[in-house]
Amino acid sequence: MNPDRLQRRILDWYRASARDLPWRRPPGSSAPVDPYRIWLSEVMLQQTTVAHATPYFHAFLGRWPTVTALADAEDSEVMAAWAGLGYYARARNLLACARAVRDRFQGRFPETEAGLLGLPGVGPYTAAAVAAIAFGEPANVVDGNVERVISRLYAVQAPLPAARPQLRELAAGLVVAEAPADWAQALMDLGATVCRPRSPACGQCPAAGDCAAEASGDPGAWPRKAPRGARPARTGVAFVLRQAGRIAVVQRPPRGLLGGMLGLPSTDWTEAGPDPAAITDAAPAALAWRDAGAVEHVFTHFSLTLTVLSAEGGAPGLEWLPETSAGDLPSVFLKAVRRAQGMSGAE
DNA sequence: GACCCGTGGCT
DNA sequence: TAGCCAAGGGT
Repeated sequence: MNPDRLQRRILDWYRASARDLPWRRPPGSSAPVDPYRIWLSEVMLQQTTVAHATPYFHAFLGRWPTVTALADAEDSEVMAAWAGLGYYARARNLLACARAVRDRFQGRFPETEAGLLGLPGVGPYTAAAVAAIAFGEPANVVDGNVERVISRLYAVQAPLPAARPQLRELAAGLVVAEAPADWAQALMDLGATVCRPRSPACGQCPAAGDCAAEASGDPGAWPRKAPRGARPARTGVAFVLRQAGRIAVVQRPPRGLLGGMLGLPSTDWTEAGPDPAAITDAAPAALAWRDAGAVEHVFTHFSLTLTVLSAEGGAPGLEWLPETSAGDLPSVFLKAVRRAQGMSGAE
């Protein structure tokens, strides 16, 4: 069962050129790996860059060194620690998963792809990645990098996302059962550093000469993609109420946009924008609100212009967050707080 | 399959 | 600058 020439070249390239990442053991190493670290890093890296996730990985590992420690944490602590990383459903599922491992599996992760797939927040990609990297199972690990690499190798003409089953099938035919962890990470590193979305570096690629997209002369034209729709613009008004070095905050509903996070009191965010009555209704108190300007923020499926109104004073029925803990808020609200602080001259 | 769900960097 | 992009999952 020797890997054929293409696989050999890619594995050799990986062993010479692997990225050195905090959750990774060196290629070819047989040192034991901690499944908790692999899982934690994989969840953080979902749709998130290595540069952005890395400080959070260190912070979480330092504060909660084991999956059981994480399972025992308070929800609010974990959500606050995740603030700024985005896709907050991941944080809720991270906790649910840690508790499932603690309560259903005696604190040990299931060691098979199928078992992992039953955990909250663990989908096809993450289950395969943890199975391959932490447990050496020859799983078919397909992320966006792998889709791009495979689509180019075979010059797959069908556009994403419809091409996904075909790409998975082609990827499955290449899995190196003797080195599942290295193979999975080799394809992802190749996609991240050589077979890049734009201006792929075919001159450095171990698959050069075996790649149909390279042969076409325009490898950057893969993967084909269905056109995406326009991003609508929404507007809203948020309130920064300050008193004694603290900011009035509200607990957001457990699901939906920024679900489970702390937020600022705010109107709804709509394309039409709030009318004056809606602004009055959303204000935490009838105070002399000052217009601090607006902040812009882009979400996945809409862009937001958020007008910031600020005031000093108290109001009933609110939680209060020290201004020094404003980093516990999602970025859109942190921007609003910063703007209000800038207007007041306190910062 | 379609839609929802963050953020920041890069071109 | 406006769009694209990143180790996806849930519903």
